[in-house]
Amino acid sequence: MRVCVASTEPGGWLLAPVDEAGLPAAPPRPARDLAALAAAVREAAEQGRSGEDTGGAASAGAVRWVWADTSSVYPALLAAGARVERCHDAALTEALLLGHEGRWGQPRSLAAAWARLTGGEVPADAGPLLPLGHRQGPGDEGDGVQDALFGPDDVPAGAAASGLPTGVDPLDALVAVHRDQQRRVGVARAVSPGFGLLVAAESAAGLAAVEMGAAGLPWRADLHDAVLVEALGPRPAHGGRPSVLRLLAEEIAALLADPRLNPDSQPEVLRALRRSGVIVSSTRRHELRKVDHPAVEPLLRYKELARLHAANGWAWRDQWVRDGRFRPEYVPGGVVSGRWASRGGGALQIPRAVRSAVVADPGHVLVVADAGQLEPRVLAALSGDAGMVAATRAGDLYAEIAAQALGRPEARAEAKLALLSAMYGGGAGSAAPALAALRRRFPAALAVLEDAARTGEDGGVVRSVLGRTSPAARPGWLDGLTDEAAGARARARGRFTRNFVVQASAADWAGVLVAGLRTRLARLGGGGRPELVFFQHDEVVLHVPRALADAAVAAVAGAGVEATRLVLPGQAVTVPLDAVVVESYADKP
DNA sequence: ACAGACCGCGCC
DNA sequence: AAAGGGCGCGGTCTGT
Repeated sequence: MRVCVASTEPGGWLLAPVDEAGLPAAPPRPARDLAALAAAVREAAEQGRSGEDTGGAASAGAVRWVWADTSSVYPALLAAGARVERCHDAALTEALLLGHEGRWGQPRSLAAAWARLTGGEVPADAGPLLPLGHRQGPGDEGDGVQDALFGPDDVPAGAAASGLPTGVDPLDALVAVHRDQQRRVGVARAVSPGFGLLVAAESAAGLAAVEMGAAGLPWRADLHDAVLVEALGPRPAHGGRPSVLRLLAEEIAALLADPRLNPDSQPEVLRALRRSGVIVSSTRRHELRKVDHPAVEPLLRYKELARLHAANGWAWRDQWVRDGRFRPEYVPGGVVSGRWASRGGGALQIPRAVRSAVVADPGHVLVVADAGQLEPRVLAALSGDAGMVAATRAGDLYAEIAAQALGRPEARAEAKLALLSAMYGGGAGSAAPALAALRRRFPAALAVLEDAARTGEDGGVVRSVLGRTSPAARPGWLDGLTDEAAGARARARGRFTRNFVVQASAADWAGVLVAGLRTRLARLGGGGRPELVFFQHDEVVLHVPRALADAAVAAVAGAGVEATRLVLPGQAVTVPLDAVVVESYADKP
């Protein structure tokens, strides 16, 4: 059963049961306030569970809550103690549908969908919230006003700012848009049979993202400090350069004969290097490594440590870690390929160097699992390339491919580079011979990529396995360009679509994994339930009461098998998803 | 003074 | 012949 949930003007809510097609199934009933809505959600969850116990189909009794936008409704609901099992997020669904219909980029909010449905003026999507990093001024002087105005407490909690024209009943709009979306999902499924699964998984991702943001990633300030002090020296009192960076900067300046040199300034460093007879076109690490000059080694060390300091140093922690938890904001569907994005704190780029600070609370463990070599395995499934599908049974796919295509198991690195080049659109130069060998041994797999690239170069769209669709080229996208520029633009687009089919299908798999995982974790019972605390493209981290560690590992494994079965065609592909139980994120092998 | 581009690097 | 996917973020530089 589905229940549409919309806020009403004085501040309450209306709950309207509808059937799978979105047609009204019972009269709407009111929920006076958030607490009443939370109570309704909890009650429905209990009924759903007892329905399972009495032998009905699993989750047949569970409610799917239909609402405008999970990210605005769910945080308050979760804070009120109501964990939602399933939902239909009209905004996320609208984005998927628009993409599939070739209308990428149109506003995706409920209000926009309503306007399109009724012929009204389509409002632009609300701009993104201020990036979290700009809402709080941690160490900055005198930011109390800033906090009062823009602090998270003051972000409207769903009821406000629907964007609908005045006089339009939000419930009417939601019911109508949902019904229309169900119809359009049906249309999309004729082309992409997995589209219904995609919509369900995307909505589940919206729930998971809010739950992860609320839970936070355990972060031990003392252990983080130990890493920073070891690398940088003691924390500088007034936010200047730590001692290790200061000394390195002086050493570099002396070696390049420029006492005023700022190693953070790329142009200055480039000029100083050239004056010293070092010919480089950039200061990228890869280029500097090729150069023989005494300043290179300290410069590379400076760059590495300066980045640690700037990106994940003390200032970062002051801003992002509260009460032992790192709480970024996750944005499902924030990347065109369906990967999640994040806002604030660089959540999806936590460097290995500081992962030792991620440690389970007392009495808890972390369960960490990542899908090994997901993208090439997905490619095998997409293409049905018999040889590559068979090769996925190997634990190390790259070594297996080196053996099969190159005849040299030891040429793993070469095979990996060639396969990544094929998926990314590179492959000139050193990878070319291995790429040709891959094409001979795995022709169907390479053909999928090359077809996708050609489609992109011609301005067409491509789809993931479940039907997530790449943006269409703008009409006239090559107009006014020289032949050379047009060719470059077209090839760039080809590289994008070439990669899209793999990256987006991998994101399909990962989305279904997360959806299945959170359902399984919810069944692991009571107050000390395992929590999903981190998700990064093909990797999950759970924070788990020690007694439930084995059960959590089993849940991960089960969710992985299910994702492979549901998402990857042919069901013959193996995706290893090895979960390990650790105290610290850094302990993952 | 401020916004936006660019660079370079972290993650997948 | 050469051609390298997706992000977020901090620091510097440039244009206004």
